Amino acid sequence: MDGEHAEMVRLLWGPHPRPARGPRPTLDLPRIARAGIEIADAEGLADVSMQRVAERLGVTKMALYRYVPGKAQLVALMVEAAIGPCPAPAPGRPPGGWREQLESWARQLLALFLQHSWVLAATVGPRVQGPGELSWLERAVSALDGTGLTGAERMDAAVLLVGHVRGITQQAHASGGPAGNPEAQLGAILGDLIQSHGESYPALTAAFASAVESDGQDQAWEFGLQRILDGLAALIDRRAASPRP
Amino acid sequence: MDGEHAEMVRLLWGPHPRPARGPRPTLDLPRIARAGIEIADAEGLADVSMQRVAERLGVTKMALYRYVPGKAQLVALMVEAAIGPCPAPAPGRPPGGWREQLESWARQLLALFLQHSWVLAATVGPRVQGPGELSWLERAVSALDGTGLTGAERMDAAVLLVGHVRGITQQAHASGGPAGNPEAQLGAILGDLIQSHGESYPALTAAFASAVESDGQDQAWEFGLQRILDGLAALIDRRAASPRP
DNA sequence: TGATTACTGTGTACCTTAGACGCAGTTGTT
DNA sequence: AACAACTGCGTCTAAGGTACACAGTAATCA
Repeated sequence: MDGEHAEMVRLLWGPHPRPARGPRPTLDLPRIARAGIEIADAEGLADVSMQRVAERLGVTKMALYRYVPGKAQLVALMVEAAIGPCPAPAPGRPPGGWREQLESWARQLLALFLQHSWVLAATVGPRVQGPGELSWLERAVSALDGTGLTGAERMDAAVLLVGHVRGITQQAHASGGPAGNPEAQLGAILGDLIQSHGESYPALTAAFASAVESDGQDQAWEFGLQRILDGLAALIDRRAASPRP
Repeated sequence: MDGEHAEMVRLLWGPHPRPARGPRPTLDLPRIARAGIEIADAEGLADVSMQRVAERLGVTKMALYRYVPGKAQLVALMVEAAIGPCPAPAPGRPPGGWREQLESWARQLLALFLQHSWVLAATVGPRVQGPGELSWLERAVSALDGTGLTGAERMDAAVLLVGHVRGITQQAHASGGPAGNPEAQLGAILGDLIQSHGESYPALTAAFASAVESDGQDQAWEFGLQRILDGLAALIDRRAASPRP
């Protein structure tokens, strides 16, 4: 029927039966994914090619096709392996309220995206999600259990947070992360453009001037995160005050 | 110094001096951008190649390089042309408070992203923004003038909203938009996966069951939008109650 | 044991795409 | 008329994804 997606599902969700006969496979899916991730982490997603991954594994590129039907599937495997399952909360510690749980969850997710910034580009557009990725969603939704939100609303809240994580990752990646790194020029270019066309962008000019004093990325992250959580809290409180039928 | 980005800036921000001598150019940047946009709208970003764009314009692909230094720059032009300048508010009507302004702004931006869903994929990673794109940011930031937020905070709020627009676009695009369209299978696949691994995803199972009754995309969009605006309102009110030095 | 069968990695194609380079023609300037 | 600056174009290279047929290997079965 679809074919395209079916391959993805089988690859990401298994099962992966060991071949009964024939030579032992030299590789396996986790090793392939790891090789791709190492290249992407070090040199970016654009430098991940069948060739480069195969080289790093000591085989020819065609050998990879014995394990992975195509490049799209390889990238999907990389994403799933890089994200991995959502870490369980420390069993000794009390879990805390929904707000602490979601906040910690979002921070962990952001750390992941910052560590593997190529994941952002690899997860645009329609695609099949893997079990690890879904486990992250599961934890976020379950953190909102008992808040009076509907199932759809809990899901929407999780999606909202993921959107913020992605937005900050994008921005951090664009302005060159911490400081003084090779991509920091983009921030400078933007500043120059705004300044040299200042009459068209008065609000931005003022905002930029004010922004140089604050911490940039960190501030944007915290600001958005707290605004989202505040907004959720407002709704949850309202619901608690006047429950619906 | 950078070269890469300088080309982008010159292309997006001008000036574009008419050549004094030689044959009349057959093409111009807006026409090229439009051709690319038409292909991307109809067949997706992946089908935009120098070849295809040139064909549609009735020239060979090498002719394009007389106008655009490379494919990256062509895509940047497409993005800038597709987004365009932020429409000015109707001059007769009163502008309304910050909340109405931002809400309307976000809706217009979402409509744009939904109309040209490839823009999402074309704007991941570090890149130079064009004047039109910045005008959108300008309007959002200026809508928050006089709210007591700092410049950095106004910018962060705009980024937060953009993140939500992008998140919803991504989701809408993935679950196949309205319904019954070719990509709607992905939603079905996800549902199947959650159901067949239900014991691992109890919260998602419940949330999905509840979600089928609501409107899906629309609901997620409205939910996130209102939560963000609520969160902003909470902060603005707090600031108004106890202004900082 | 030997034949069969299902697998392995590999070399050799082919196609598409981005881009470099040089040529011939066109047009305003000198 | 000669020149300089430009145009669009044909040719070429390199890289990437992928189809396919081949030779070798290991478990199964006659």
